[in-house]
Amino acid sequence: MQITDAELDVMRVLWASPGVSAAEVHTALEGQKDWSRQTVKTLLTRLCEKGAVSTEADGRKFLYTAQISQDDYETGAAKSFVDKVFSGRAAPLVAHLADSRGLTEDDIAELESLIERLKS
Amino acid sequence: MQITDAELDVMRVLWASPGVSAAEVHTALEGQKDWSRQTVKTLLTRLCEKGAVSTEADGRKFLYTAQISQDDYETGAAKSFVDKVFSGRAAPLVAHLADSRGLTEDDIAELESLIERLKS
DNA sequence: AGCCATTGACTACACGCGTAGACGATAATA
DNA sequence: TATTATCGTCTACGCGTGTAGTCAATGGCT
Repeated sequence: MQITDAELDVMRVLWASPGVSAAEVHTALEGQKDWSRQTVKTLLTRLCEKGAVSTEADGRKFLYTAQISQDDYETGAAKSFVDKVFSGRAAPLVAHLADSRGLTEDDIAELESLIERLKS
Repeated sequence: MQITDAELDVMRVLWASPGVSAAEVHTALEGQKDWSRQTVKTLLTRLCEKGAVSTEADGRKFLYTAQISQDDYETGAAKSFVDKVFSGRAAPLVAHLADSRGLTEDDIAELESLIERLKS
């Protein structure tokens, strides 16, 4: 049950505001994704089939809510990415990020305190 | 020009030993991937079309060599992954890795010295 | 009561990916 | 020289994904 790239954009809307209608998801993505209503609807339907989203009837429409938390999704995605590309080793990944996209001062500070926390 | 999961397994062989034949790639993957010769060949062909691999004739067969270095691939993959899932912020990613899959002592030590290096 | 707007359901379609068969050429071998 | 093994090329096929059209029902407005 993979959440694809397009579906992820929809999930982000649902994480930000649970219990929205398809139309609301569509407008929330306006200006960012040039998708038709139907495209959004299809993505929502597929997410429901995958169990990542649940629906609740509200009159003649449905309200959609994420069933997978953003945190769980991110954890899973991070894990499978590191497994796939870095054979499970996290350090090389951070090294690459550092080299390539220049972590900001803030990032580095954040990582530093994270490391402090991890050492205990 | 995305390198897909299956293609990545092939790339790994090419990174480990540049200039190998399709048959050698196939045998290198035996026991790990239960792929037919043709499957390996197809993946190699697609990687060539994508420009990720180059060929060099050797008698009647071809030797395949990665054109994209493992380092470049990893850098790109890390960057697009972080952009896609974490909006470009690296720190949350590391936090997730820390929480979910328990970084080893070694990982943490490695990250620590990495952070030290980054602070300069 | 009839028409328009909203919303869901069904259907579609091209392309990428994972997987591989069939065929043909060439080299090695008997 | 005739057979077999090796290797490349062409072709295929089902499924997932990105993207969307069409139709039908229902509700609001005139």
